[in-house]
Amino acid sequence: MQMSEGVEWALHSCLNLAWADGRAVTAGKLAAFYDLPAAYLNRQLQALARAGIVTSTSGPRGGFRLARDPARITLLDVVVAIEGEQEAFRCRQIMRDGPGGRSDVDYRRHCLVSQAMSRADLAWRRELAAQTLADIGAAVERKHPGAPRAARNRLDLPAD
Amino acid sequence: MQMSEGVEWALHSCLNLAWADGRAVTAGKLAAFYDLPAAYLNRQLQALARAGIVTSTSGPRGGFRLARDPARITLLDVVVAIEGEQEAFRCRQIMRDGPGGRSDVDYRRHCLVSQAMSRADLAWRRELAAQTLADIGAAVERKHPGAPRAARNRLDLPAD
DNA sequence: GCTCCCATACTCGGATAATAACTGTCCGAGTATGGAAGG
DNA sequence: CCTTCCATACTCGGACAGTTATTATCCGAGTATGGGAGC
Repeated sequence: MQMSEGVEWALHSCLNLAWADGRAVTAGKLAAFYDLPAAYLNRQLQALARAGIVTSTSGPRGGFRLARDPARITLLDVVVAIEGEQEAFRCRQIMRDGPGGRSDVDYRRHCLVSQAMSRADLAWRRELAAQTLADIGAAVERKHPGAPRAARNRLDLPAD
Repeated sequence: MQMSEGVEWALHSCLNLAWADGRAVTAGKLAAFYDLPAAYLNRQLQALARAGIVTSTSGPRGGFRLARDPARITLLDVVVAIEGEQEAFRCRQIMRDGPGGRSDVDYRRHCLVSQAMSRADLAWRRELAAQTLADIGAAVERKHPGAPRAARNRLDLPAD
């Protein structure tokens, strides 16, 4: 049970986009930032676009930019965009084939094992939803005040 | 990011073992309970044995039994036994290749993105560790008082 | 009748294929650019 | 000099292989059983 490493790429790329201040950045530039395979990062950014987290523009001067304020993008939004909505635990409703199992009962909701696992999943999601990109960005700036400028610099954007 | 469906099998099988009251149950019987592939369930039970959650005995009258009281086996124990210790988020430390990245820094601990993801993971684990097999079993019995007897019956164990 | 022994059937355990998911790559559709031609 | 048009280069987007993890299966090592032979 490991999530795609695209999640790490997406989170860091979103932070960099936040520091780009609304200017479009190409997948190639974002990939060069951490020396990642550009075509594959592009794939992850497409997922973010489908989820409405970033907007994409084709052609010269095109690229990706955040679709809304970083304060309104949670870590959960990004994780779900890459990994999908479904929760980690898979309830295949094996109780249907057990003693007294009924095919007209949805054991994803009634099985107590499934309920317990869902509670844990919910705690996880709650924690992810409580943190926004703006929160992380601000924390990074507190620790490394030069980070935003360094990022803009590496993205070939005017320093300010 | 989906966990193996072996987790569902392992959890339900552990509950059934709890109701078996210390008597050994074969992988075949446990598999027949929910009409699962026996050889593959056996594989998952081996993982539980390696983790010290169940003990195994070979030969006739052999099988698996819980290694300790169900009140001292948490859902986290079972999940970790099947899925492994590592947390879901993979920090490949891409910041090492970013601006100002240092190869002598462990970004799994210092990167703020990684820290945020770890916090969520911790909340998830805390929730799983708070529930024991005995808790789930008791909740099931409250809802379906006949469940333990039905289980023993299907496992070809003396009703009591 | 009792004890010992051995063949047997049964169980787990790890090694081996089949399948699906993830990772990585490529090329085409569409677009803003920038220069050249014409007025 | 200004406007219009077009060729160009650049970007995302989805379609296509390579690799790893998951799922499923099989057969061998070891063990308690149960019957039979011997005392």
